[in-house]
Amino acid sequence: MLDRKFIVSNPDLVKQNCLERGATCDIDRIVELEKLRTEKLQAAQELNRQANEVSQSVGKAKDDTERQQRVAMGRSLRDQKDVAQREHDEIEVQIVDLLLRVPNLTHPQAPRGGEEDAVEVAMGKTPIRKFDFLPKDHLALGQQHDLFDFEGGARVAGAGFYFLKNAAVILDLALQHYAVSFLTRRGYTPVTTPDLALTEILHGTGFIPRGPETQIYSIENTDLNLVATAEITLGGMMAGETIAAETLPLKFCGLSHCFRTEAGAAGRASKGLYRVHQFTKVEMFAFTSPEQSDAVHEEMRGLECELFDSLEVPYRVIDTASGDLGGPAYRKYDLEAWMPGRGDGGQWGEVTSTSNCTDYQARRLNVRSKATGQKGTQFVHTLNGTAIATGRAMIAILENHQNADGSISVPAVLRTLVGSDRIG
RNA sequence: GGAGAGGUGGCUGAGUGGCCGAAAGCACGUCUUUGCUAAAGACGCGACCGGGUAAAACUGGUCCGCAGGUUCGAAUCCUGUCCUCUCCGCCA
Repeated sequence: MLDRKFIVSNPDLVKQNCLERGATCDIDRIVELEKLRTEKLQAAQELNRQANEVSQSVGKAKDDTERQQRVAMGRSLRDQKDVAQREHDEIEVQIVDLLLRVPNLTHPQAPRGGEEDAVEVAMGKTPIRKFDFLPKDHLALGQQHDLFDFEGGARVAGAGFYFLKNAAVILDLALQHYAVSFLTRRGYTPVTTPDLALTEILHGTGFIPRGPETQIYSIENTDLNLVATAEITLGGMMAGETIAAETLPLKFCGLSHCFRTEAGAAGRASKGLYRVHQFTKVEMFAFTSPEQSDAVHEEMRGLECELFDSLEVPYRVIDTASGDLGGPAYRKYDLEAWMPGRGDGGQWGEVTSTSNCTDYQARRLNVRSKATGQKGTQFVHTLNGTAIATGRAMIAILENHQNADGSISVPAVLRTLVGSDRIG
């Protein structure tokens, strides 16, 4: 959510930003309603003040008649206040409703435009491999080594669910362990998070459960939802808290399952493990001061690169264009790994994403910071970044590290964890 | 899941209808005295949203887990709800 005062004093800037983001928002209406709301607020406060005054005077009435008069007056003032307050509240609801649709501001250096305007800003250290045989896709490799059971998954939970089996389980665990240890060594506090979160927390982080296009599974008869990413729970972890400014940045790496309905995704390239309803992810998350967020964002991008370099997977880094940023992100980098078995002769496939959400989530979640000895608080900045989503990372590893006989070389950094240097 | 107790300021903890934004202690800040790996005293010290100011001063409102209700007036009474603790049961 954007600061409404900022919107009121910079309506044209915000409108331009909405345009670049491809978001339709009625900024003029917000400005108008906010003005109205302030008037109602002041009216309600004034009536309340008068009512308080009258209440105070009741005890000092000199006789019963005067007392009765004052009580009646107080009641009337309260009633008037209630009316003004109710009008105010109705306007407030309308404003918040409009405000929720206004996307975050955009980093000045982020490219403008849609998906096709994304800028490739870097390449990984591992070059794209020239195979002297026809590389298989991860499904074929999985079949050869009995790594996945999609039919069983569908029987149990429907299409888009799967069982991992045999070496895939070991690889999945190794990737989790590797990412968590890697980040712990770099100052990220490891946590496991709930896999469910309250609707309010989803809203705070900018996710919109329920509705036709939602990515979110909700639990019937409760206020709970399956999380689409640990970003939701990690952000929510500090909801309503005021953090001592000296302790910033707070950096976490969270391990969670991720659940996505993938509504509206039908038809998109989505063979096998690439687009599924459930996967496991190690996620970085940080609460920072406004001054720190750009640097921490670059740090997260750097860590993602280090991780995928160390896994010997070729990738490119994308600076996402304004129209493709979604609501909360101010700037977003994606790592796209080269997946030799994807499409016809290989394709880039997104494996990580890191966003600087500035104060957009913090405002809704009400996460502030306060410097000791100083007056006032400010909203923190929040950032998130995928360390490793095991499913997609596994696709990249299997497809890039396959050998002519269909065996798969385990990347050096995983060999101890996997307990072997090859699969098959 | 059952029974009970409780949620008050940074912390401990008083407060059962107006004199309570809230005693007292701790912590913290400023000052004074002594003087120096200490101690004593005085004063001050919550947050948030508004108005006001160059900034202050000043000023209105809200907040005692949360949401409702009763009342002219609620930390205090009523209802619901969440959370914490203890005991019992169950369980990975």
